[in-house]
Amino acid sequence: MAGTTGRVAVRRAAARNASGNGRAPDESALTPKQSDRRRRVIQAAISLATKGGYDAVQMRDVAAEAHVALGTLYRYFPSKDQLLVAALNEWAENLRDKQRTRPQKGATKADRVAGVLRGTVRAMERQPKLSAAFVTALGSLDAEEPGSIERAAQVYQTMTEMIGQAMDGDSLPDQDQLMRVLGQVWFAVLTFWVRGWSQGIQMADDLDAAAHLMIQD
Amino acid sequence: MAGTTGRVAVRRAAARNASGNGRAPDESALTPKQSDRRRRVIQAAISLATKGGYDAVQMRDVAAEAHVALGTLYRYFPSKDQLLVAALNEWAENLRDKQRTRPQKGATKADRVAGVLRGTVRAMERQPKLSAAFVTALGSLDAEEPGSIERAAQVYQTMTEMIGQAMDGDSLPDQDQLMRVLGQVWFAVLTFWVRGWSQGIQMADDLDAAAHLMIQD
DNA sequence: CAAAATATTGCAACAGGTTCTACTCCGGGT
DNA sequence: ACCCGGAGTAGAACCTGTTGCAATATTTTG
Repeated sequence: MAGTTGRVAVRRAAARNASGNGRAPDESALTPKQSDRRRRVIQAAISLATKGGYDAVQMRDVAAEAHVALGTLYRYFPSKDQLLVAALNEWAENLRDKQRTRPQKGATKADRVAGVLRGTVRAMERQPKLSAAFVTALGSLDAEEPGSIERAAQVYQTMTEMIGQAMDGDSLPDQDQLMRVLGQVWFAVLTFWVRGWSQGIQMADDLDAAAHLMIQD
Repeated sequence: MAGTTGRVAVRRAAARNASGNGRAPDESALTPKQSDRRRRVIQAAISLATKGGYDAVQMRDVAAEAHVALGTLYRYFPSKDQLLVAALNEWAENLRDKQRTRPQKGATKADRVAGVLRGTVRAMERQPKLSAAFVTALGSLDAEEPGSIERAAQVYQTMTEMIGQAMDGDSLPDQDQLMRVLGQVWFAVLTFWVRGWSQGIQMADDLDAAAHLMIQD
């Protein structure tokens, strides 16, 4: 990333989270104040990302804008990437709910699934900086970091639900693998776009192609 | 990434490369001494990555191990990610040449293409740390950074050549799109594996499925 | 309500990618 | 042989993600 200092390695594998225990406070319900703090933090991250992309989301700034101490920020989210992925998930759930309202119209399953996928990338094209931040974070999640896999799975799950809506409930053979590969294509298409390896125009085409080649009906 | 401090943002968009001009010395031929330095640097990066993965490739260490000053390292490669992607490309070219020697045997085009793809991931599974470093770097290239897109395109090109060998030269309709999507699936499969979102076992299956769904013959 | 347990805060400190500075060195042109 | 500019070098400095801590709030408990 230009104008970046790159990921940095640290060696500790032990002690996570400054404060006492080592897990995010999301286990069980958060108090109203807490869920409010959480909301503010995510909102701050989105706001900064919308304006300046991944690099503009600086943890100190997020904390300041959310009126929260840096340490608290890290208690809620163990890393910048997880914070952004949590934000992405909220964004995706939002989109999923909107799509529920106005279901895809296509004649075939493939058409409808392609429609859903196109819908997500169209929405992301409207906020390029924010989307780039989301994709960067998702693609940089540290597999070792506790919670990171679950967080990614959540996004994947949300996307699966969107596709599920377009499939009318009935499932195909190899449904799991199909879903996984569609998820991979979706992720890759976005990454290629964000990294400048393909044009925005190609995203819709590629997703269309993938959906129609993989779902024959 | 656990044990990481994440990418860091800087704001200058101007002045790249401490020393005088702003481009890598690869334009035109390098002097013998230079290409030797370049080789040493890439070798050091590979060696460190093989042992400890992405985080273990620390620029100061690479410089030291290659007997080169940090500034020189940055003159050759504008960022850690580009350095690793350059290394990945050498690795891929190597693999491509090996595959040229012993071509795929499958009966159908789809079989042979799937074979090539499986071959690459099998090779990568043998050096998990190194591969993870490669994939992380490739997926983190900064689109703004001069040269990054070309560097990625080079890797993609090498992969395309491998697939081309398996297709016997004749081309399918929509060949470009097909290649692009295959490249995307390949990248995504590796990313999912590196990030712990899918099991190594699934990689071969997913690539098989993708190749056979997308190439009908 | 007081004590104990948890959460937050504010800040300093660390780490490693990247940049900058001040030199030194080397090869080619004269 | 001498001069010049680009390439290299050593090392400090800068920047931002992440962690450590002591001092305060807030909540929970009894």
